[in-house]
Parts: sequence; structure tokens; C-alpha cells
Amino acid sequence: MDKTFDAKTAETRIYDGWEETGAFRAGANAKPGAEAFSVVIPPPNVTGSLHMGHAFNNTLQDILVRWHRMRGHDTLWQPGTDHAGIATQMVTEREMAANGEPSRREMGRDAFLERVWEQKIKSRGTIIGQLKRLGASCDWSREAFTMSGAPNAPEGEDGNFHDAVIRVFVDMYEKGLIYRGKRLVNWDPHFETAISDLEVENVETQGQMWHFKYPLADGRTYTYVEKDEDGTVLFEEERDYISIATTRPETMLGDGAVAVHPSDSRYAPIVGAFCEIPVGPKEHRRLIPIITDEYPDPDFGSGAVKITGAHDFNDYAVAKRGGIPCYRLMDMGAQMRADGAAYAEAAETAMAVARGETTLSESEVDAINLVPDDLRGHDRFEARRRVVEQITEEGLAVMVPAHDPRLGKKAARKAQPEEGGTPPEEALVPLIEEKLIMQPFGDRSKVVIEPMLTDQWFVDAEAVVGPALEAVRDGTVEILPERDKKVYFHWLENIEPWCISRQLWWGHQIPVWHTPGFGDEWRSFCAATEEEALQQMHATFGDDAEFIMVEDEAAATEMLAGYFQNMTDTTGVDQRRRPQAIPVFRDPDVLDTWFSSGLWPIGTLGWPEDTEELKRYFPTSVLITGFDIIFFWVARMMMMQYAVVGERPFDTVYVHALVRDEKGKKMSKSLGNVLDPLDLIEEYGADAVRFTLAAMAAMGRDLKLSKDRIAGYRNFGTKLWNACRFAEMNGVFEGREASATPPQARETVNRWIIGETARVRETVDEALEGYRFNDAANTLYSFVWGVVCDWYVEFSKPLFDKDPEVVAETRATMGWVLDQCMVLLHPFMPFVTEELWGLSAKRDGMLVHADWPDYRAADLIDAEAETEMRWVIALIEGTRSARTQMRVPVGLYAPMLVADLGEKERGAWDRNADLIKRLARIERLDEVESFPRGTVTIPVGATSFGLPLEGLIDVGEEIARLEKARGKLEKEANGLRGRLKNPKFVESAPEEVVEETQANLVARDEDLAAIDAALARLKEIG
RNA sequence: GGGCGGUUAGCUCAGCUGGUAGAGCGCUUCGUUUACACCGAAGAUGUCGGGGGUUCGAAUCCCUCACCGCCCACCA
Repeated sequence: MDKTFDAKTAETRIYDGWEETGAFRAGANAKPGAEAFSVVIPPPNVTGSLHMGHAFNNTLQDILVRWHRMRGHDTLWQPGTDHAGIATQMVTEREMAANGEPSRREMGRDAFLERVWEQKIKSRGTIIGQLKRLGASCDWSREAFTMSGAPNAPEGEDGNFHDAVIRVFVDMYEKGLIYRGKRLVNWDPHFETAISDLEVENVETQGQMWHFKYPLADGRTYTYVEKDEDGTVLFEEERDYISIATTRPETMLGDGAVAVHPSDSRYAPIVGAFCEIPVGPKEHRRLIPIITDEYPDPDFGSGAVKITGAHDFNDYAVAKRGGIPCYRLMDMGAQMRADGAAYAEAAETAMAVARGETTLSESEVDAINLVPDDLRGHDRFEARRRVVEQITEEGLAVMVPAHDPRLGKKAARKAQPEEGGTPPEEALVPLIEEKLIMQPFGDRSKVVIEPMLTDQWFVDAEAVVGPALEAVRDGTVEILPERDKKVYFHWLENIEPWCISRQLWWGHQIPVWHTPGFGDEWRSFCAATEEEALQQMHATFGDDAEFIMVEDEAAATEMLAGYFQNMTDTTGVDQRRRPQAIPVFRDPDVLDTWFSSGLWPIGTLGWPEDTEELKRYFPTSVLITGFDIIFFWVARMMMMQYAVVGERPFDTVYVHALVRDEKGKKMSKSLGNVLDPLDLIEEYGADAVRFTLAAMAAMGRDLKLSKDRIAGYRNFGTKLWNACRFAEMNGVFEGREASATPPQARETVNRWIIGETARVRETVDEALEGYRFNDAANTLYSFVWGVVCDWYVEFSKPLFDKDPEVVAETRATMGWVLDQCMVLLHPFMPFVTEELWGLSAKRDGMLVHADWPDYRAADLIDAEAETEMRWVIALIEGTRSARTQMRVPVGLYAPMLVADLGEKERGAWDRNADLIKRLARIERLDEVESFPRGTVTIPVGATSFGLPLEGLIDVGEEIARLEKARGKLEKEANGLRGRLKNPKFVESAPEEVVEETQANLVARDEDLAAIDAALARLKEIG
């Protein structure tokens, strides 16, 4: 054997070996009739690459999976990747741009999809390969993909995940759980798609709040009165305007009303009146009503709120309640709209609506573009600048003295007087408050999200959330750690409709076909296939109806232009003449990625087919996932599995925390503090990385990763390696018949280590049962290093020089103990252990399929051996400590004295003399009446050993040493004595605790007596 | 504004249902002992964030304050 394990070359070889033998196949190594254990991998993005979070997540899964597999359970670790709509489309488009390929729009939808599939196939191997490097023991023959079997999927991408998704959509649609509607949604202007609430990151940003005057219509005035709580008038003035604050002046153009709280007496006189939006061409100023609504907070700002239903979620709610029209101001790229009629005409129409002269349908309102001609086509931020400028120029900004505390520094600076101007205190400046505002950003695009009024598809989440909540409440599904349950509940109890449509191309296209309905709305048919949709259309429009598939809504509209013109003077719906062929187009939107990954547990097991795997492995056993996707994924899987198959997706959810850098910062590319797991694997080996992650995985706590730590655990692997190397050199592995059952041993040392091993096996199992990965890892670490290597290997050395019988027994024991180390460590460090397994005996199979032990500590612990070995260790440690402090040369074998050797101790000494002498560097043991001058005393239990070091020791040094030890002992003894003297303690503490305390006190007193005797002797000399 | 975590040795963290403060790294000294220098031996280091309370006994339970972090939230 080499001195170290060469992870670099061995790991791939070993992994290939596992794969070739099908070691990870579902059910591999299962005992007949074994219970099932199944885990679905949180599917990484197909174009992604492995980051620390993945490494952590998959290490934990692999530990559990390997552990169960070795225990003979019917184990499946289901792997796969996610098509990751936005991310993948983004990655592909970026690469296309870099390659100078035509853009997505230039190539068209079909060609683009083909291109993304190429990208998918190309990059899939990256993350899969990385997972393999980590050692993940997934059943790769079952690798799934969330878009497998999609209609445009190329050869080799078959599978039926797409069928499952479509089937669920259709089913939920038919049950009324999915609906379409024009709603205000979070719009990502970069990707030009709607996103869900969860994909919005609210970030505190420095912003400004402007205050503007909305003049009252027709020169109307009112007395504005501010009172305090007691009704005392604080301020009173005659006003011809209402003051409005806004952080988004550009949206004023779309205002539909001004709202005040119904109880707000300041504005009571003008409720119902009209005011003017102070922007846009003077001659076409729009008037909007002043309405009441519960929403405005009278204590905030002026208490009056402008209502822009199409660009603000609160305003939208107010608008809905008050029947206020929502005027959309921006296009899909969040530029100010440039479509439709000129401003004059649009404003006129809007005025008519405001006056109540006409009512328009939603889409008619949407068609109105209220952006003044000079602002059309501008970016929203540019439009804001201009709007502010125009209003301020017109004198309609609220002005305040330059010293107003609400003003930011900028405004104050502006107020510096020009030559001969007004002194600063009296100068009036526009009221622009600098303040922190929560600004929404797209989590992928990092662009400011715009609330946008669009047609979208929604899941009625509230209708399906019930069982998902109930299951966790009643314990059907366990979420660990406890605290994450609360997070889960909080979100689900306040669930909002889930916007599932995305205006992307890469994804599951919504299985809905639209035809012209009646009026200007489209009529929709939802079906799994186009044929089925057509059947439905025939059923509706008549068997003789003729349909023609067209590209999109625009094409259909064009076809129908003539038709609708003909219809304008027709009244009754049924009398309408149909066009020759009715245009039909498929809904262009695709589904939110999480809609499909929400089906991951059943989808990967073959649903909607009634497969054997579903029967065996569903519901899955445990889901291991990061806290950041509890809402995105865990909650959705819960809702959807219950909605679709009426069953929980998993029994337990183990939520783990984030991997941070060594300073506790979240790893991010922009901070440059990312540790790439692949680099670390390259440098330290996969086992070290895995063990580090496991050892640091205290439940629910973030873990901070440093290279030092990984190096430490790499060394741990080497340590085990070298213990085996030692064994090999001592013939342990020679012609060996490895056995899983512990050998019968006579030597104390061997009996002791067998018991210790059994104890560790129990602790590890208990820890893993409780998902306490760190406890399991640390237990193994301290056992292998601190017990097996530090003591057992050392103890064995003299045994290998004894008679053949002892040598044989020791070889058998050491072989067994090392085997157990390999077995128990295998889930954590699969590579080194597998390698050692192969090197240490001729075996029937690989370690990956070895039997996990079930021996019990109670059966294997030999209490006498344990007591004896503890005594031996204490003696050796005490001697070594004394020697070092007395500066006894390391190489010197010193004689040892003992004065009062008891019966038991004599036996212990006799049985272990060889190894004590060797490890404590003792020449011989002499029994004496009393210690001579200059003897260093080593108390071990009731016995005092001594090192006669006359002339060698520094008396002062030894007195200091003993007094230090004495001080510590005395402090402890006094503490114990104090407790025992307290009658309340003796009364109320449990009996064992009292007994233990007494025993401890006796032990301390014995040691103290020995030390006192030694001190007395030394002082004689001194 | 709500909620949840954290504060223990120089650093990073363990300490489950209250019963003599622990680990790893780092540090100091020593070491060519026939597995291992990715090693061995021996050490040093803590008013367990502050303040109250419950208890015979609190790092551990309760209250409160401070600071740090995270999540959620519609204050224009």
C-alpha cells in the first residue's frame, strides 16, 4: 500500500466500478421483502453546474441512501434535471449572442426550441458528471427530465414527464382549479414575462418621494384644516388643490382617481369632486374623481393617494373596489407605450369614462394609451424625470422651505441662493423626500419589476392548499427542523393565486387552443392534444364547422377583421355568421417551471402510467432540500401531489441551511467568494469534501466552510488509510477470510475494542435516524482517530510479538474492527472506504453492498475489559504527562514504582504490562514500601505510581505541577462536597445523581490524598 | 411593520429532554518510537452577549435589553 490514498485517480475508477455492476440500481442489495426507501433528488437546472449548495444537499442524500442500501432496504435514489424555463432560455440566448447566432425572435419559436434542446443535451452532462464526482449513488438508468417527451423533444429525449404535466393541467382546468384572467402581475421587463410573487426580490433602495398638487377642477376651493387628537385646529388654509405624494411620478399618467380615507375630515368637503392630473398637454388635462377607500392611511403623507390601477398592486385593489379604470402605460419592455390613438383622442375617451358617459370593457380600457405624445417610447425612468420636470416647471410641485427636515441633502443643496437671491432659510424648494423604499427586482434578471395588467393563467392555490396544510399539522408529513414548519404554515395559510403562465418559449406550452368567441373575447378549449381540442370545438360550433390552425392571435385577428366588421350591426349572438374557416391558435404561453417540478415525485416514477415503481416507491421516504425552496418547491409538491393523486409526496422533509464562506457571507459570484466544490474535490478528494459537509451539518444552522476544515478531514481519510496500512504490514489481511461477525477474543484489548465498536455503531445509527449527520460524522471521527488509531493500534503492537494464538486473535480482531470502520464510514467517505475494502481482503462483493451491522453494544461490551482499559489509558496518560512536565527525555525508559498495588490493579498491570511499558516508556515496575525522595507521583484511581527521578527532576517544578493539579482537584471536590452538604440537593436531586456525586467526591479525595503525600515528600527534600 | 434564528476558547462551531464547560483549526513546547509529519506526545486559552427570574443546581427553562443575520409584508 502507498502512504496515502490517491483520490484523484482512484475516485473515477471506483465510481465506474459501482456503475458497471449496477450498484445504484433501484432495489440493488435489497433483502427479500425489505421495506422501501426512496428519495427524489431536487432536480438541478439542466444547464447549471454544481455549487456548494448542491454538494451539501446531495452529500446528505447520498449518506442516507447508501446507509439504507447497505441495510438491505429496497432503495431508490431518483435523479434527474429540471428544464428551468427562464434560466435555460437565458443561458441559451446568451450563448447564441456570444456565437453571433440569430436571435430567438429572428429564428422563430420552433427553431429556437430546437436550439435549446441542443443546449440541454450539451450541458446536461456537466452537472450529472459533477454529481458523480461527488459520489452520488443515484440510479442513473432512471434519469428523468422535467420536459421529457415534450412534442418538440428530439430523439432520445423520450419519457413521459410532459404527459404528466399536461394531464395535470387539463385535469385541474376541468375542475376549475386553473383559470385565466387579466390580472395585475409581476412583470419582468427584461425577459418580458410574468413571474410569480416568489420570483420577486424586494430590495431596500434609496429612492425619492415627490409631492405634487392636483388642482381641483373648475377652480373649486376648500378649507383645508388639520386638527390634533383633541380637535384643536393646528393649521388651516384655503386650497385649490389636493396634495399627493408618489415615488413613481411617471405612473401619474395612468391615474384613475385620487383616494382618501372615508374618515379623513380634511378632504371630506371635496370627496366626489374632480381634480386634474398635473401633467400632459395643458389643453387635454384629464380630470379624475376624488373617492374614498379604506386603503389610504390618513397619517401618512398627505393622506391622499393617487390610484394607478394598472401599475400598483394596492391601487389595483382600490380600483377594483371603486370601479376605477386601470390604464396601462407601458409596453412589455416597460417603455412608455407608443401604440394606439394619439394622446388627445385617448385623453378624451378617458374623460368620457371618468364622467360616466361611457363604460368600456377591460380590453377597451387596455387599448387606451394615455402617455402624452412627447413621452411615448421613452424608458420609464426617463419618463419619470421628464414628468417631474414638467410639473415642477408648471409650479405644481409642493414647495417647502429649504430647512424642512423631510428634505434630503440634494434638495437642500439646490436651495443655495444665487447671487442676491433669497437667503436659504426662506428659499422654497420642491418637496422631494429622500427615503428608502422597497423596490421589487426580478430574481433572475435583476431588473426592476413592473406591475403589469396582462392576461395570465392562475392556479387557485387556496382551493388546493387544504390537504397540504393538514398533512403537516397532523404529522402525516414531518418537516424538520421544527422551525421550518412555521415558515411553511405561514406561507400556505396566506396563499395567493399562483400565476403559472410565462411568456417564454422554453417550457411546457399551455394545452389550450383559442378561437374567436363572441364579442371581443376569445373562447378557449383545454385538452391534452390538438385533436381533442378540435373535437371540443366541433361539439361547440357544430360538426360542419371548419377550423384552421394559425400561428398566433395576431394572425387570427387579421383573419377575422372582415368578419367582425360585418358583424357590427348584428345584435343577437346566435345570428352571427361564421367565417368560412374559424381560425384557431394555441395559447403561446408556457408553464412556470415549478408547475412541472411540483410533479417531480410522481412524474419521475412514471405517472400517469400505473407503474411498478409508483407502487413500490411512492410516497417517497424523505426529501432533502434547502430552505430557500420551501415555498417554490416543497409547498407546491405538497399541494400538487394531493391535488393529483390525493397522497403525500414524501414522509419527511429535511430542510438544510445555506453553505456560506468562512466569514459567514453567502457565497455569490459577484462577491467572488464562491468555493467551487469541483475545485475542492480536485484538491482534497470527494471524501474530504463530503465528510466536511456532513460534519458541519448541524440541523438548521448555516455552515461556514473553510479549506482548513476540509484539509483536516482529508487527513482523517489518510489516517484511516494508514491504520489499514499498519494492519497490512502486520499480516492482518493476509489470506484473510473476512467475517461480519465479531471474533471471539480473549485478550482484554481485543474484547475492549469490540465493545467500543458496537457502541459506535449504535450511536451512528441513532444519529442518522434523527438526521443528525454531524453527530454521526463526529462520532466516527473520534472513534477512528481517537480510539482505534490512538489506542487500539498502539495496544496491538506488543500483541503482534506474542505467541501465534494471540497474534491470530489480534489479527482477526483488527481486521474486523477496520472492516467496521470502513462499513460505518462508507456512507460518508465512499471512495477511500471502498478502496480499502478491496485491498483488505478477498471479498464477495463491493463495500457499497456490504451488510450494515446490527450488533448491539449491550451484547458486545465487556465491562471488565472496559474498566481495565480505561485504567491503563489513565496510567499511560498520567505517566506521559508527568514525564513531559519533568522534562524526562523522550527516549529514556524509566523505572516505575508502586507502593500500594491492589489485587485488581495488579492483575491489570500484569495483563497489560507490555503495552504500558511501551507506551509510557517504562523500564520495569518495582513494588516498594514507600517512594524515595525525588519521586514523581502519578495517581491512577486509588493507586499511586511513581517515577523515581532523583537528580533528574526539578523539585520546584514538581511541586508546582502537583499544586496545580491539587488546586483543580480541590476546587472540584469542594464543589461536590458543597452540593452534598446541601440537604435540599440530597432531597430533591435524583438518586443516581446523588450517588454519582458521592462517587466523584471519593475519587477526588483519593487523588488529593496521593498528591498531598507526594507534596509532603517533596517538601522534605526542599 | 411582523416572524424566526444567532451571540460559548484567537477562529469556526458542538453542547438533545437543566446535574462537574467540548471539538476542529490555530497557538506553545517537545519528538528521525518499525501505520501515518496529511504524524505523535504534552500543554495554554472561556465572568457560556448584558440584566433579572424559576430551581438544591441554569450555557441549557422563563422574562427583558443590546447587537448581528435571515425570511415575510401593499404604506403612496
